Amino acid sequence: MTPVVVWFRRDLRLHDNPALAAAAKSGRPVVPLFVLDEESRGVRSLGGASRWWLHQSLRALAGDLVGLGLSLRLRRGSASEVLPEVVRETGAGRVAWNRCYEPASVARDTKVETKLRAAGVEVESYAASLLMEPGKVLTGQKAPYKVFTPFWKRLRELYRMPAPHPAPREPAPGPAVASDRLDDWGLQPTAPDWAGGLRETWEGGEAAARRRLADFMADGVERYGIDRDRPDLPGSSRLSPHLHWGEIGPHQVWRAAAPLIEADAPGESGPEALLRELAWRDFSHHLLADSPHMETDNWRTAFDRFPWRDDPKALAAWQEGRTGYPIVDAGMRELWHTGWMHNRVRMIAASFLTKDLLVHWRHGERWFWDTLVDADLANNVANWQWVAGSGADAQPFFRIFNPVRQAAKFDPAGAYVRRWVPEIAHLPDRWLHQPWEAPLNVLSEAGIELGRDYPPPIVDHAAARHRALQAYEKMRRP
DNA sequence: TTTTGAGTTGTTCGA
DNA sequence: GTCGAACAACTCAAA
Repeated sequence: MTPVVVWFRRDLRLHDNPALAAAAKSGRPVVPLFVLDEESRGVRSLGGASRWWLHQSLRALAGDLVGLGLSLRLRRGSASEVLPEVVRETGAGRVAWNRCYEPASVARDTKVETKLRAAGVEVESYAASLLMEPGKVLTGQKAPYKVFTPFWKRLRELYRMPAPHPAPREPAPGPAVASDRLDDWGLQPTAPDWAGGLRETWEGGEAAARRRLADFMADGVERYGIDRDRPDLPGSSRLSPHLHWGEIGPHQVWRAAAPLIEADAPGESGPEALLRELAWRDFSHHLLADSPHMETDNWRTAFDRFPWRDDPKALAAWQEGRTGYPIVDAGMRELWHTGWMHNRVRMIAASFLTKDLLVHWRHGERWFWDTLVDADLANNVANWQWVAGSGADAQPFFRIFNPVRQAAKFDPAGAYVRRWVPEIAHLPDRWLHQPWEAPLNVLSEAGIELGRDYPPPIVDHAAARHRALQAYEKMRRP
């Protein structure tokens, strides 16, 4: 029997990996392959934090495959060139992969498939990365949902938990064709090495992902409904980067969480809230698949008239965490240091950029893309557009987050701000989230001079809110 | 086709 | 401090 190439992409795991399971079951010799494709048209280059994560994840995957007697092959280049090459070199008669759903990935995969089939190679693809594939959750009018709640209701009705695929046992190894060395890909930063904070915070790879899920199910998910909004508490699942790279799949999370839901418990339980967040991930992917233009353009075209401001200095202050609003700065610094930001704070920071500063959501989206370890195209653009008001199911524009009120509500004792903005840590709680309001003697007792140790606010929120509402009005009635 | 109810995550104001 | 209403209209999804 000819070998089968298993093309890994966003499914860097051995468990519950249908393409790998099917390849192993076929009895053919297996050639596991990863292609670093930065050439296919429309496929975005990875951000810095994503590249770092990918390095860890591939190293882990390669190690796990060695345990099965397989050797992960690494190649670089356009997938539609590389796949046929590897097929020729190995003499493979079949290629298997799990499907991706971003529009540019779909186009690339179609091209690869066409080329392989033309060369007489079988192609098998599988669903593995979403709960439901785009196009499978539709309204009564057979149209994709544009509002989350009915989408979620329908998904719950339609979803059938698939039987898990165990990790394969001793598949036959395929021929050892040439492979790049992972270290030569330069995915990790060297000069300067800015990844110290990432290394302290994260461990990539399937084993770490499985541990994270198990730990969270044992301790955390019960309080998830309440604590996930609190950046000062460890309430988040922190599964997002693992899910992005498929070190763990959404069905595995569902299988773990669904049995913990108590049927007659009042309100939404922690496990239920987790499934709902998983469904948001699906919703974003379905939206992007249906509206490919939303990667760069407003989903609501009315926002094409919105009077965004071009303000590189404000953008830089936001990126560097020196807006003078402690909760915003804490978030931006957490992001820079760890490659991750608490979801509540993402909303606050995004609202601040788009509404207080009136900077186009695209700039924020690009910054997150580069700095987040969980950077995911569909989630990133859908959530930025949601906050900006230009997206599906967006909040009414007049819902403008007040960074002081949000901070008081979700970081009540200031532990989060004190951790990430240590220069103001000695301020009493009352002034911590609004140091510009503190009396001079309070500031000096805390060892702070505004403008020297910590910036004054770059905009006055009340005035900025008013300006944003006017801009919105201008868009609606030009 | 028309109608109806509802829409992740908020803020401000005035009683 | 706490509560409810207003904020503005529009679009979506299902009956």
